[in-house]
Amino acid sequence: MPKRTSHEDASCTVARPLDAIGDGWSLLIIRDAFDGLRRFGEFQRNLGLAKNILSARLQNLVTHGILRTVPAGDGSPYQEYVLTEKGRGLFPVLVALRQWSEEHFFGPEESRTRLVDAQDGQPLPPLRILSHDGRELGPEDTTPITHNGDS
Amino acid sequence: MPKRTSHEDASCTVARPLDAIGDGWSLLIIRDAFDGLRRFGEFQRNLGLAKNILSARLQNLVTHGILRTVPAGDGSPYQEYVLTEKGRGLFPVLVALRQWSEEHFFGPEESRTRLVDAQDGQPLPPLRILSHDGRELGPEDTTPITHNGDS
DNA sequence: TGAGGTGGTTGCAAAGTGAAACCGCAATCA
DNA sequence: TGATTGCGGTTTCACTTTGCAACCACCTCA
Repeated sequence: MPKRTSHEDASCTVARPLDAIGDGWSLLIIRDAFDGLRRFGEFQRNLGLAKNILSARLQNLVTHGILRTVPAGDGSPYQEYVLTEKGRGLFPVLVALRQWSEEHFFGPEESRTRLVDAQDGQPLPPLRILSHDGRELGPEDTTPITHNGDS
Repeated sequence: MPKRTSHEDASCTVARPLDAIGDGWSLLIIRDAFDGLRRFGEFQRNLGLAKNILSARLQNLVTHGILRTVPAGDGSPYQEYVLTEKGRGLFPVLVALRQWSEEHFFGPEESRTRLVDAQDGQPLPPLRILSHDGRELGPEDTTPITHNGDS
Protein backbone atom coordinates (compact mmCIF):
# COMPACT_ATOMS: atom_id res chain seq x y z
CA MET A 1 0.00 0.00 0.00
CA PRO A 2 1.61 3.25 -1.12
CA LYS A 3 1.47 6.39 0.91
CA ARG A 4 -0.70 8.59 -1.26
CA THR A 5 -0.29 11.73 0.82
CA SER A 6 -1.20 13.72 -2.22
CA HIS A 7 -4.03 16.16 -2.63
CA GLU A 8 -5.84 13.74 -4.86
CA ASP A 9 -6.73 10.94 -2.49
CA ALA A 10 -9.66 12.61 -0.75
CA SER A 11 -12.37 12.49 -3.35
CA CYS A 12 -11.07 10.04 -5.89
CA THR A 13 -13.27 6.99 -6.20
CA VAL A 14 -10.36 4.93 -7.46
CA ALA A 15 -7.78 5.78 -4.81
CA ARG A 16 -9.79 5.07 -1.71
CA PRO A 17 -10.64 1.40 -2.24
CA LEU A 18 -7.03 0.64 -3.06
CA ASP A 19 -6.17 0.92 0.61
CA ALA A 20 -8.47 -2.03 1.15
CA ILE A 21 -7.79 -4.21 -1.87
CA GLY A 22 -4.84 -2.55 -3.60
CA ASP A 23 -2.18 -5.01 -2.59
CA GLY A 24 -1.39 -8.11 -4.55
CA TRP A 25 -3.01 -10.63 -2.25
CA SER A 26 -6.33 -9.20 -1.18
CA LEU A 27 -8.12 -9.71 -4.48
CA LEU A 28 -6.95 -13.31 -4.55
CA ILE A 29 -8.28 -13.86 -1.07
CA ILE A 30 -11.58 -12.31 -2.11
CA ARG A 31 -11.75 -14.48 -5.20
CA ASP A 32 -11.23 -17.54 -3.03
CA ALA A 33 -13.93 -16.30 -0.70
CA PHE A 34 -16.31 -16.09 -3.66
CA ASP A 35 -15.35 -19.66 -4.46
CA GLY A 36 -16.52 -20.68 -1.01
CA LEU A 37 -13.31 -20.81 0.98
CA ARG A 38 -13.77 -19.69 4.57
CA ARG A 39 -11.03 -21.04 6.78
CA PHE A 40 -7.58 -19.64 7.45
CA GLY A 41 -5.94 -22.89 6.48
CA GLU A 42 -7.93 -23.16 3.25
CA PHE A 43 -6.78 -19.75 2.11
CA GLN A 44 -3.23 -20.49 3.13
CA ARG A 45 -3.01 -23.80 1.32
CA ASN A 46 -4.75 -22.56 -1.77
CA LEU A 47 -2.75 -19.36 -2.15
CA GLY A 48 0.56 -20.55 -0.78
CA LEU A 49 1.32 -17.33 1.03
CA ALA A 50 3.04 -16.94 4.39
CA LYS A 51 0.79 -17.16 7.40
CA ASN A 52 1.76 -13.79 8.80
CA ILE A 53 0.91 -12.13 5.50
CA LEU A 54 -2.41 -13.92 5.31
CA SER A 55 -3.16 -12.94 8.86
CA ALA A 56 -2.44 -9.28 8.16
CA ARG A 57 -4.51 -9.30 4.96
CA LEU A 58 -7.49 -10.95 6.59
CA GLN A 59 -7.36 -8.43 9.42
CA ASN A 60 -7.22 -5.60 6.93
CA LEU A 61 -10.16 -6.96 4.96
CA VAL A 62 -12.16 -7.37 8.15
CA THR A 63 -11.45 -3.84 9.35
CA HIS A 64 -12.49 -2.53 5.93
CA GLY A 65 -15.77 -4.39 6.18
CA ILE A 66 -15.14 -6.68 3.22
CA LEU A 67 -14.89 -9.87 5.24
CA ARG A 68 -16.33 -10.62 8.64
CA THR A 69 -15.54 -13.38 11.05
CA VAL A 70 -18.25 -15.82 12.06
CA PRO A 71 -17.77 -17.90 15.18
CA ALA A 72 -17.74 -21.49 14.00
CA GLY A 73 -19.16 -23.45 11.08
CA ASP A 74 -18.75 -27.06 11.90
CA GLY A 75 -18.05 -27.93 15.51
CA SER A 76 -14.51 -26.60 15.43
CA PRO A 77 -13.61 -23.89 17.94
CA TYR A 78 -12.19 -21.63 15.25
CA GLN A 79 -13.60 -18.77 13.26
CA GLU A 80 -14.36 -18.46 9.60
CA TYR A 81 -14.05 -15.55 7.22
CA VAL A 82 -17.03 -14.79 5.01
CA LEU A 83 -17.80 -11.98 2.60
CA THR A 84 -19.99 -9.16 3.81
CA GLU A 85 -22.50 -7.50 1.55
CA LYS A 86 -19.84 -4.91 0.79
CA GLY A 87 -17.42 -7.69 -0.10
CA ARG A 88 -19.99 -9.36 -2.33
CA GLY A 89 -20.31 -6.03 -4.11
CA LEU A 90 -16.87 -6.67 -5.54
CA PHE A 91 -18.28 -9.33 -7.84
CA PRO A 92 -18.44 -7.08 -10.92
CA VAL A 93 -14.87 -5.96 -10.30
CA LEU A 94 -13.66 -9.53 -10.28
CA VAL A 95 -15.68 -10.43 -13.35
CA ALA A 96 -14.30 -7.44 -15.21
CA LEU A 97 -10.78 -8.28 -14.18
CA ARG A 98 -11.16 -11.92 -15.20
CA GLN A 99 -12.56 -11.01 -18.59
CA TRP A 100 -9.79 -8.54 -19.25
CA SER A 101 -7.22 -11.07 -18.16
CA GLU A 102 -8.62 -13.87 -20.29
CA GLU A 103 -8.60 -11.66 -23.32
CA HIS A 104 -5.14 -10.17 -22.90
CA PHE A 105 -3.00 -12.41 -20.74
CA PHE A 106 -3.78 -15.88 -22.08
CA GLY A 107 -3.17 -17.40 -25.46
CA PRO A 108 -6.10 -19.15 -27.13
CA GLU A 109 -4.61 -22.60 -26.44
CA GLU A 110 -3.61 -21.84 -22.89
CA SER A 111 -5.37 -23.55 -20.03
CA ARG A 112 -7.05 -21.26 -17.56
CA THR A 113 -9.75 -21.05 -14.94
CA ARG A 114 -12.81 -19.22 -16.15
CA LEU A 115 -16.16 -18.31 -14.71
CA VAL A 116 -19.24 -19.81 -16.31
CA ASP A 117 -22.98 -19.64 -15.83
CA ALA A 118 -23.77 -22.26 -13.18
CA GLN A 119 -27.14 -22.99 -14.75
CA ASP A 120 -26.05 -24.01 -18.22
CA GLY A 121 -22.25 -23.88 -18.17
CA GLN A 122 -22.11 -21.20 -20.81
CA PRO A 123 -19.30 -18.63 -20.55
CA LEU A 124 -20.23 -15.14 -19.48
CA PRO A 125 -20.51 -12.67 -22.34
CA PRO A 126 -18.27 -9.60 -22.13
CA LEU A 127 -19.38 -6.90 -19.73
CA ARG A 128 -20.88 -3.85 -21.34
CA ILE A 129 -21.03 -0.37 -19.91
CA LEU A 130 -24.49 0.95 -20.69
CA SER A 131 -25.87 4.45 -20.27
CA HIS A 132 -29.16 5.00 -18.49
CA ASP A 133 -30.95 4.79 -21.85
CA GLY A 134 -29.12 1.74 -23.11
CA ARG A 135 -26.35 3.10 -25.29
CA GLU A 136 -23.05 1.23 -24.92
CA LEU A 137 -20.37 3.55 -23.58
CA GLY A 138 -16.63 3.42 -24.15
CA PRO A 139 -13.92 5.33 -22.32
CA GLU A 140 -14.30 8.38 -24.54
CA ASP A 141 -18.04 8.54 -23.96
CA THR A 142 -17.71 9.31 -20.28
CA THR A 143 -16.25 12.19 -18.35
CA PRO A 144 -15.34 12.55 -14.69
CA ILE A 145 -17.07 15.28 -12.73
CA THR A 146 -16.83 16.43 -9.15
CA HIS A 147 -20.07 15.61 -7.44
CA ASN A 148 -20.97 17.47 -4.32
CA GLY A 149 -23.05 14.92 -2.45
CA ASP A 150 -26.20 17.03 -2.72
CA SER A 151 -28.21 16.71 -5.90
CA MET B 1 3.86 -7.15 -5.95
CA PRO B 2 3.88 -10.31 -3.88
CA LYS B 3 5.86 -13.35 -4.86
CA ARG B 4 3.08 -15.79 -5.63
CA THR B 5 5.37 -18.77 -6.20
CA SER B 6 2.44 -21.00 -5.43
CA HIS B 7 0.95 -23.67 -7.62
CA GLU B 8 -2.05 -21.49 -8.23
CA ASP B 9 -0.59 -18.65 -10.25
CA ALA B 10 -0.33 -20.43 -13.57
CA SER B 11 -3.91 -20.67 -14.72
CA CYS B 12 -5.72 -18.23 -12.48
CA THR B 13 -7.25 -15.38 -14.40
CA VAL B 14 -7.14 -13.15 -11.35
CA ALA B 15 -3.54 -13.69 -10.29
CA ARG B 16 -1.82 -13.00 -13.55
CA PRO B 17 -2.97 -9.42 -14.22
CA LEU B 18 -2.05 -8.43 -10.69
CA ASP B 19 1.60 -8.48 -11.67
CA ALA B 20 0.77 -5.70 -14.07
CA ILE B 21 -1.72 -3.61 -12.16
CA GLY B 22 -1.75 -5.09 -8.66
CA ASP B 23 0.23 -2.42 -6.89
CA GLY B 24 -1.31 0.65 -5.40
CA TRP B 25 -0.24 3.12 -8.04
CA SER B 26 -0.77 1.49 -11.40
CA LEU B 27 -4.54 1.74 -11.44
CA LEU B 28 -4.32 5.41 -10.54
CA ILE B 29 -1.92 6.00 -13.40
CA ILE B 30 -4.28 4.16 -15.73
CA ARG B 31 -7.23 6.18 -14.51
CA ASP B 32 -5.30 9.36 -15.23
CA ALA B 33 -4.42 8.01 -18.65
CA PHE B 34 -8.14 7.50 -19.33
CA ASP B 35 -8.63 11.10 -18.27
CA GLY B 36 -6.22 12.16 -20.98
CA LEU B 37 -2.97 12.62 -19.10
CA ARG B 38 0.03 11.62 -21.17
CA ARG B 39 3.18 13.26 -19.86
CA PHE B 40 5.51 12.14 -17.11
CA GLY B 41 5.18 15.46 -15.34
CA GLU B 42 1.41 15.45 -15.58
CA PHE B 43 1.17 12.09 -13.85
CA GLN B 44 3.69 13.13 -11.26
CA ARG B 45 1.97 16.39 -10.38
CA ASN B 46 -1.49 14.88 -10.37
CA LEU B 47 -0.65 11.84 -8.27
CA GLY B 48 2.05 13.33 -6.07
CA LEU B 49 4.22 10.24 -6.14
CA ALA B 50 8.01 10.11 -6.21
CA LYS B 51 9.59 10.29 -9.62
CA ASN B 52 11.49 7.05 -9.28
CA ILE B 53 8.33 5.19 -8.40
CA LEU B 54 6.46 6.74 -11.29
CA SER B 55 9.31 5.84 -13.59
CA ALA B 56 9.27 2.22 -12.45
CA ARG B 57 5.48 1.95 -12.73
CA LEU B 58 5.39 3.46 -16.20
CA GLN B 59 8.12 1.06 -17.32
CA ASN B 60 6.19 -1.84 -15.88
CA LEU B 61 2.98 -0.80 -17.59
CA VAL B 62 4.82 -0.40 -20.88
CA THR B 63 6.45 -3.82 -20.66
CA HIS B 64 3.04 -5.33 -19.90
CA GLY B 65 1.60 -3.69 -22.98
CA ILE B 66 -0.87 -1.49 -21.14
CA LEU B 67 0.78 1.79 -22.03
CA ARG B 68 3.06 2.56 -24.93
CA THR B 69 5.35 5.48 -25.53
CA VAL B 70 4.80 7.72 -28.50
CA PRO B 71 7.63 9.95 -29.65
CA ALA B 72 6.33 13.48 -29.24
CA GLY B 73 2.98 15.24 -29.18
CA ASP B 74 3.66 18.91 -29.39
CA GLY B 75 7.12 19.99 -30.49
CA SER B 76 8.79 18.89 -27.28
CA PRO B 77 11.60 16.35 -27.55
CA TYR B 78 10.06 14.07 -24.93
CA GLN B 79 7.82 11.05 -25.12
CA GLU B 80 4.27 10.55 -24.01
CA TYR B 81 2.52 7.57 -22.48
CA VAL B 82 -0.76 6.50 -24.01
CA LEU B 83 -3.05 3.54 -23.41
CA THR B 84 -2.81 0.63 -25.78
CA GLU B 85 -5.88 -1.33 -26.84
CA LYS B 86 -5.11 -3.71 -24.01
CA GLY B 87 -4.93 -0.81 -21.61
CA ARG B 88 -8.22 0.57 -22.88
CA GLY B 89 -9.69 -2.84 -22.15
CA LEU B 90 -9.39 -2.01 -18.48
CA PHE B 91 -12.27 0.44 -18.73
CA PRO B 92 -14.89 -1.97 -17.30
CA VAL B 93 -12.57 -2.79 -14.42
CA LEU B 94 -12.23 0.88 -13.53
CA VAL B 95 -15.96 1.48 -13.88
CA ALA B 96 -16.73 -1.49 -11.64
CA LEU B 97 -14.21 -0.34 -9.08
CA ARG B 98 -15.57 3.21 -9.09
CA GLN B 99 -19.13 2.04 -8.66
CA TRP B 100 -18.23 -0.24 -5.79
CA SER B 101 -16.23 2.52 -4.18
CA GLU B 102 -18.98 5.11 -4.53
CA GLU B 103 -21.47 2.79 -2.94
CA HIS B 104 -19.36 1.58 -0.04
CA PHE B 105 -16.60 4.08 0.70
CA PHE B 106 -18.42 7.40 0.48
CA GLY B 107 -21.21 8.81 2.55
CA PRO B 108 -24.22 10.24 0.72
CA GLU B 109 -23.17 13.81 1.53
CA GLU B 110 -19.53 13.32 0.76
CA SER B 111 -17.97 15.02 -2.22
CA ARG B 112 -16.42 12.72 -4.78
CA THR B 113 -15.37 12.42 -8.38
CA ARG B 114 -17.73 10.31 -10.42
CA LEU B 115 -17.98 9.22 -14.01
CA VAL B 116 -20.96 10.41 -16.03
CA ASP B 117 -22.27 9.97 -19.54
CA ALA B 118 -20.54 12.65 -21.60
CA GLN B 119 -23.55 13.03 -23.85
CA ASP B 120 -26.17 13.98 -21.30
CA GLY B 121 -24.35 14.16 -17.97
CA GLN B 122 -26.37 11.34 -16.46
CA PRO B 123 -24.62 9.03 -14.01
CA LEU B 124 -23.84 5.53 -15.17
CA PRO B 125 -26.30 2.91 -13.95
CA PRO B 126 -24.83 0.03 -11.95
CA LEU B 127 -23.05 -2.63 -13.94
CA ARG B 128 -24.96 -5.86 -14.37
CA ILE B 129 -23.51 -9.28 -15.01
CA LEU B 130 -25.71 -10.88 -17.62
CA SER B 131 -25.73 -14.44 -18.88
CA HIS B 132 -25.68 -15.17 -22.60
CA ASP B 133 -29.50 -15.25 -22.56
CA GLY B 134 -29.99 -12.13 -20.51
CA ARG B 135 -30.47 -13.35 -16.94
CA GLU B 136 -28.72 -11.25 -14.35
CA LEU B 137 -26.11 -13.28 -12.52
CA GLY B 138 -24.86 -12.91 -8.97
CA PRO B 139 -21.84 -14.50 -7.36
CA GLU B 140 -23.74 -17.66 -6.50
CA ASP B 141 -24.98 -18.08 -10.07
CA THR B 142 -21.54 -18.66 -11.49
CA THR B 143 -18.94 -21.33 -10.98
CA PRO B 144 -15.27 -21.46 -11.92
CA ILE B 145 -14.16 -24.23 -14.24
CA THR B 146 -10.80 -25.17 -15.68
CA HIS B 147 -10.90 -24.52 -19.37
CA ASN B 148 -8.45 -26.30 -21.58
CA GLY B 149 -8.02 -23.88 -24.42
CA ASP B 150 -9.53 -26.26 -26.96
CA SER B 151 -13.28 -26.16 -27.48
C1' DT C 1 0.36 -38.38 28.23
C1' DG C 2 1.42 -37.08 23.97
C1' DA C 3 0.98 -36.62 18.91
C1' DG C 4 -1.04 -34.00 15.54
C1' DG C 5 -3.87 -30.36 13.48
C1' DT C 6 -5.34 -25.47 13.45
C1' DG C 7 -4.64 -20.57 13.84
C1' DG C 8 -1.95 -17.65 14.55
C1' DT C 9 2.63 -14.42 16.46
C1' DT C 10 7.60 -13.38 16.51
C1' DG C 11 12.45 -12.86 14.55
C1' DC C 12 15.14 -11.69 11.01
C1' DA C 13 17.00 -11.21 6.34
C1' DA C 14 15.77 -9.51 1.89
C1' DA C 15 13.25 -6.74 -1.10
C1' DG C 16 10.50 -2.68 -2.08
C1' DT C 17 9.22 2.30 -1.24
C1' DG C 18 9.92 7.15 -1.07
C1' DA C 19 12.21 11.81 -0.34
C1' DA C 20 15.78 14.33 -1.96
C1' DA C 21 19.79 15.08 -4.58
C1' DC C 22 21.83 14.73 -8.85
C1' DC C 23 22.18 14.62 -14.10
C1' DG C 24 21.69 15.36 -19.19
C1' DC C 25 19.31 17.78 -22.46
C1' DA C 26 16.96 21.59 -24.75
C1' DA C 27 14.91 25.90 -24.79
C1' DT C 28 15.02 30.55 -22.67
C1' DC C 29 16.97 34.50 -20.84
C1' DA C 30 20.71 38.16 -19.79
C1' DT D 1 28.05 33.68 -24.78
C1' DG D 2 27.06 32.14 -20.55
C1' DA D 3 23.55 31.39 -16.89
C1' DT D 4 18.84 29.69 -15.85
C1' DT D 5 15.03 27.15 -16.00
C1' DG D 6 12.02 23.15 -16.97
C1' DC D 7 11.54 18.39 -18.23
C1' DG D 8 12.42 13.55 -17.69
C1' DG D 9 14.42 10.81 -15.57
C1' DT D 10 18.47 7.98 -12.39
C1' DT D 11 21.02 7.47 -8.09
C1' DT D 12 21.47 7.40 -3.18
C1' DC D 13 20.06 6.11 1.14
C1' DA D 14 16.95 5.68 5.15
C1' DC D 15 12.85 3.47 6.16
C1' DT D 16 9.08 0.13 5.61
C1' DT D 17 7.15 -4.07 4.02
C1' DT D 18 7.42 -8.84 2.68
C1' DG D 19 8.26 -13.61 3.33
C1' DC D 20 10.44 -17.70 5.30
C1' DA D 21 11.00 -20.23 9.36
C1' DA D 22 10.54 -21.02 13.97
C1' DC D 23 7.76 -20.85 17.80
C1' DC D 24 3.49 -20.93 20.55
C1' DA D 25 -1.33 -21.61 22.41
C1' DC D 26 -5.31 -24.22 22.02
C1' DC D 27 -8.05 -28.20 21.08
C1' DT D 28 -8.87 -33.20 19.72
C1' DC D 29 -8.12 -37.83 19.64
C1' DA D 30 -5.71 -42.06 20.99
